[in-house]
Amino acid sequence: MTDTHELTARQGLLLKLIVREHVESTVPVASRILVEKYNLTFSPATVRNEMAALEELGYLSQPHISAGRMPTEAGFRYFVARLMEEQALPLAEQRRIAHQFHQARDHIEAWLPLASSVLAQTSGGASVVTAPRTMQPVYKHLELILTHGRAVLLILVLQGGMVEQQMLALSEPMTQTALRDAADRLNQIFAGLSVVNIEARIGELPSLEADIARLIVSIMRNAEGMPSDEIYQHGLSELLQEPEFIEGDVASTSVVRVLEERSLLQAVLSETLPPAVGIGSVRVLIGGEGRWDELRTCSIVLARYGVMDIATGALGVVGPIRMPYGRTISAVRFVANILGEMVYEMYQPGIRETFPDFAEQL
Amino acid sequence: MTDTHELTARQGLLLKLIVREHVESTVPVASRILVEKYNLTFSPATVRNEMAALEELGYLSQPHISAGRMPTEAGFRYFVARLMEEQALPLAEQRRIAHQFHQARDHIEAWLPLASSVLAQTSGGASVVTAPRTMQPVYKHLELILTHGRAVLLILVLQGGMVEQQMLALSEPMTQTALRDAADRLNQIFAGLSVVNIEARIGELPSLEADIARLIVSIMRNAEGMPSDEIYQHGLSELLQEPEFIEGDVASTSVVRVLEERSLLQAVLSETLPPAVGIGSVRVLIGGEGRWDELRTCSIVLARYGVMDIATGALGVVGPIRMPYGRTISAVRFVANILGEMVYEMYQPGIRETFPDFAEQL
DNA sequence: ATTTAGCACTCTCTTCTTGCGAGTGCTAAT
DNA sequence: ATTAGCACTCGCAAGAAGAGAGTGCTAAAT
Repeated sequence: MTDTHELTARQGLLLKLIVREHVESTVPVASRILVEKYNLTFSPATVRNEMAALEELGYLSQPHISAGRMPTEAGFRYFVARLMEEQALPLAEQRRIAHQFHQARDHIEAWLPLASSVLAQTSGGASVVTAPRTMQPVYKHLELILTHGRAVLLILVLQGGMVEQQMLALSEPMTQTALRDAADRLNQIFAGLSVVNIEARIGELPSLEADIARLIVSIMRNAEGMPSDEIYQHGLSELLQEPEFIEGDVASTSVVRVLEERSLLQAVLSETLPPAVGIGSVRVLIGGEGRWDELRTCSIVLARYGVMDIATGALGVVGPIRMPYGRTISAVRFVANILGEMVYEMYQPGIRETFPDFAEQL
Repeated sequence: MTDTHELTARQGLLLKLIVREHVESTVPVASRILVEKYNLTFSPATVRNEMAALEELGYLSQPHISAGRMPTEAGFRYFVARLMEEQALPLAEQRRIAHQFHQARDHIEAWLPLASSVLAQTSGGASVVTAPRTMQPVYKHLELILTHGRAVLLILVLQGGMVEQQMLALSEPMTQTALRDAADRLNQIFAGLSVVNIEARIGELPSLEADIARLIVSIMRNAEGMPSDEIYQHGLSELLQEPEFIEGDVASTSVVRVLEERSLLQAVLSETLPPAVGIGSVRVLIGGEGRWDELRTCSIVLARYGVMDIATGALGVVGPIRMPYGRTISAVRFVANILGEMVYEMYQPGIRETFPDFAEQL
């Protein structure tokens, strides 16, 4: 990438102002406007000279020779890395959001949609929220439901309340009662165990139970790896109103596709925000960073939320490259924190359940 | 609405051809083109006369005086009601789709996304699929997981494999062991019961169990009413490529909003396709029908799938008003049937479980 | 050595004009 | 009832012209 040349103080100031102005106006910004609007102590001609320098460095560009300048992607990156100051959400808004989440406390199923809609509203872009996934799934309860002939519905409840479902086919017919007994036996043995421990004890089991146990292991393995395919979104219609997307052109289409194509989204998420990344740290992806062609026309602000090493999800905002990064980053961080707290309270028990004695002491 | 005036055979033929031609070309169709392309036995002048008559009746319109004619919404409605013939999917495609579903048999979680993507692909529009909901939920199994202090995660498994989750707060702290005992007692009593039966027996229970039972009743009540808020979509980006939506105008925005705003979508679904509607019957909504302003620029083809009175969901395609209705309706019906079969196999047990003896006989 | 005023120059955007071609409506003949 | 013929309408594309915005450069000022 562009070596981050050090800018002079004045160049930094100008880049900052140009970004601010461009974000607000959506059009290239002229030297005169800048001087007038911000009461600069130097003249438009000076500004133009500096602009030429900044263009030379690759931070600005002009759409055509007689137009003002606008930041390049490199310019935005420099801005985000060095010049930007975060703009905390107004206190009133913070309170409003906290209140909404508080009200949804008992409705788990409402958490993620709420986070998504809050993010979209406060950021003005399109939001994405993935369900939290645990890193070390722990067996909690198994339910086997006979559905049809030899078809069985397997429901596996993991610690922390995650639920996985799968159909399976028996090699020979069984009654519901026999199935329930098998499930009960497995529950007896496996409750509270992690994948490795379950795997270790498969040998002890009779063939039917062993088969089911193997399936359970594969489900749990799967749960620990993949990012959740449970993804919530909001605000796409607002995003498409942004001037860079109104041209029903390739630009808007590719953004829609990014949000629609789960696999693409998951690739972006898991690559730029691997589960290992610290909770609360916010990543900014500007214009696809040369990695993602479909993102060339937009930027993404991402964060991981949840409880490190226990259960985390990703959440973020997709907007135009010309985006109020300060505000958006704050919003993403804020929502990530508040959602993280709720998940934390819910997963807390990881300890208490494994050591019930400890819980009794409370 | 327009009284469905009876058209002469020739007027019907012309309207049909005009629809077909317009759907294909996206532009107003001229009298001469029609005659040449379909080797009509009468002249363009005659066609023009008939066109004038059809326009008088409200079935055709011209964007401006010297342009060809295109169907009005009323024209499309007449076409769908009287003139259209359904175009079954090519056998090869049917087989391909059936194969895909067959492969996904054991992965319930993949059914709806698959249905959605298949629909979008075969129809070229944007698809919507809602998860099936049962009309008469039956209690199957309860799981109570202590999470934090007095916070408890309640997981309720209903017959057929539906899973509902909710958080609740205890009035005083309990151990996980005590919670499990309570859940076991409730499971003992309630397994296999419907809402009314559960309600009838709340009186017999000690206070803690009674509280939980009341919560369960409200959850089950809720499950039987609402359409599912689990909604899958696909193909929006393709839809936005259609010529009527490329103008980033109000048109495209309103479509995106329809698909994004769950409440709106659910309103449309539950009003035009109430759970009582027969399985397999396909409904066509053209241009919002004056009821839905956001749908003014598009049409929707909807069907209900599943097992009548047991568990049903809705599924459909959103496309431009200028849509190949014959093909789309076939596609929707086909996918509804195939998905319905899968749900049927899964819910079949309703009988077998309630009368285990019956299952033993198999 | 910077900074700045002044000015010529470039390029887009809007508006207007013009001409073309597609398609119709009408009339009169079949 | 149908149709050929023709005048007429109207959108659309291409071209022309003018305005306006903004720069780059040069030469003067600090």
